[in-house]
This record gives sequence, C-alpha cells and structure tokens, in this order.
Amino acid sequence: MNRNIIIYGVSLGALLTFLKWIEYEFLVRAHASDIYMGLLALLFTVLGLWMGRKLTRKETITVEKVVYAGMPFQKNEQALSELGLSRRECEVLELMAEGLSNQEIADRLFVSLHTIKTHGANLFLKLQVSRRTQAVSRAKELRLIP
Amino acid sequence: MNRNIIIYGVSLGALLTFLKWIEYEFLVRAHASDIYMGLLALLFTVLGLWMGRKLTRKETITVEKVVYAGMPFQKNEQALSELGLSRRECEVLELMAEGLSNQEIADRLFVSLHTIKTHGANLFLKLQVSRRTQAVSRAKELRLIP
DNA sequence: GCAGCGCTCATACTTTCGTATGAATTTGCA
DNA sequence: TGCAAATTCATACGAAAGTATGAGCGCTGC
Repeated sequence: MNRNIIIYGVSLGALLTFLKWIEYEFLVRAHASDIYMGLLALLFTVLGLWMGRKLTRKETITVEKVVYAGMPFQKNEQALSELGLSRRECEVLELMAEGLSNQEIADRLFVSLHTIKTHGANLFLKLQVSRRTQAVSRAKELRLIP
Repeated sequence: MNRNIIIYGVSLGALLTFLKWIEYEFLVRAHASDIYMGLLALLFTVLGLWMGRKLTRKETITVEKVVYAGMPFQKNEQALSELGLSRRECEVLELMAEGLSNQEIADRLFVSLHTIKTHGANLFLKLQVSRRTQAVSRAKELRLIP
C-alpha cells in the first residue's frame, strides 16, 4: 500500500464529496443555514490537496486507483459522456440496478411502459449489452453506478 | 443522494485511511520523520467524525452501507448461513450478477435450463425477491456478492 | 435402513423483457 | 429561429424469465 495514494485518496474523496455537496445543496435543496458544512468540506479539500501535492512530487498516480481505495462512490463522468448516455437513460439505469421492473420504473418516473422500453433499448445499445442484468454489471464496471 | 451518508463516508474513509497509514508507517517503514503526516490524517479523521456526528443527529444510518461502499469485498458468511443458501444456489447467484441468462448459466454449469430455473426460484424465495435483478441488488446489500 | 436435503430434470403456463419500427412533442443549442 | 437530440408513446412479436407442480437420484446423519 502506497501512502501517497492513501493521502491522495483522502484529498480526492474530500474534493469529490465537496462537489457533490455543492450540487446537492445549491441545486436541489438550497438550505443556506448549512453552508458552513460545505465550507468545512472545502477546508478538507484544500488540506487534502495540499497534502497530496506535497507527497506526490516525485510520483504520479492514476485517479482510478484512488477512487477505488475506500472512498465513497463517484460517478465516472468521462465514461458517461463517452458513452453518450442521456439524463433519462441514467435514471432508468439506476432504477434497473435497484432491481425494479420496467413497469415499476415507468410508475416511478411517471411515464409509460413503452417509454421505459425505448430507453432500455437505447441503453443496451450504448452499453453494448442485451439484457438488464448485463447492463447493470457493465455499468458497475464503468463506474456509472455504485 | 443523502448528504449525511456522504459526509459519513468521508469521515469513515479518513478513519480507515488513518488506520491504514498507521499500519503502513509503524509496522512497515517506521519513518519517524513523517509522523506529522499521520497527525494530519488524524485531524482529518476527527474533523470528519465530528461532522458526521453533527449531521446525523436526526437520521441514523447503518454502518455497513458506508464501510463497504468501496472497500475490498469480503463475503458475509453469517448472512449466507442464515439465509441457508446452498453451494449451487450461490454459484447461480454469482453468475446472475455477471449478467448471464438462465441458458448461459445452465451451459456454464453443465446442467439443464430447468435446473437453473429451479435454483433461481429457491434463490428468490430465500432472498424474498421475485426477479433476478432484485436478487442481485439484495445480495449486494447483504454482501453475499461484491 | 431410511429420512432429509440438495441437485437434477421435466411439463405447462403466465408474465416480463427485449426488439423492430414508426411517430409526435419537447428541449437545448447554434 | 431552426435543427438535432432527447423524450415520449404506440403496436406487435419473439425471447427470456418466473411459477407451479411433480419426480428421480445420491449423499449424510440418526
């Protein structure tokens, strides 16, 4: 186990956490009273990044190695954009991963069963699979879902 | 997305990082000059745990969900024996998680499609689900599969 | 021995899933 | 504003999955 990677893991974890917090707090709930929590997360980020910089002058590491090293799940946005998955397709994929049937997904998203089937077909095409379980398995590989 | 879980994830991540650092530094390399790095990791840990406590006063979350959200997989043998899954059922479950169809599983295990369906039915009964995707999702929750 | 369990296979039926194809509507962006 | 992409809905059919039920075989412990 490389210590540099460990420390970098913490810093990246904190950074990603902060970004997620920003997204959630400012775009979804907008509870101003909790802002200081975000600032603390920012502090985490800065400290972590500083430590990471200090410790990795000599060695360069890949991001993949770190994200898997015990940190909370972070979606692989690059793979996501490369695949060209749309917002709705991602939602369907996540619900598929929870084990919901097409009908249940349709009810959850307030659309028809046909729509979910269409999204599913496009999803399978983009992920190059032919069944929902394969899609979930592949999406996990690509870190599109936890 | 639950913010509490995110923050808890960071704090636990930091804690685990710290423990790993301890293990590495004191048991493997023992470089006394780098101790302040460990202290910073400890600071991370304390801050993270404090934030986690502060943010989870109202809601309680299970530790399992967080600790295993990126840790190396270890099969939950206790849950396995409590459910009473047989060896064959476990094999089928694992192959289901890989996204294989019943027919493919049958071919892989050199048995008939009927057998796999029977195993599947028993599996769903024991896991209290009704579809393979749900079974995989549930098995992941119970840490029967990675 | 034999009862119990796991594994196997089978038939028959229902449900869900996946594919093919077409089309209307909405949305994001140049 | 206009076009491309995304989203939505639909019909129809074949494939896969799931349920119900029954039964034979081999191993293990009492």
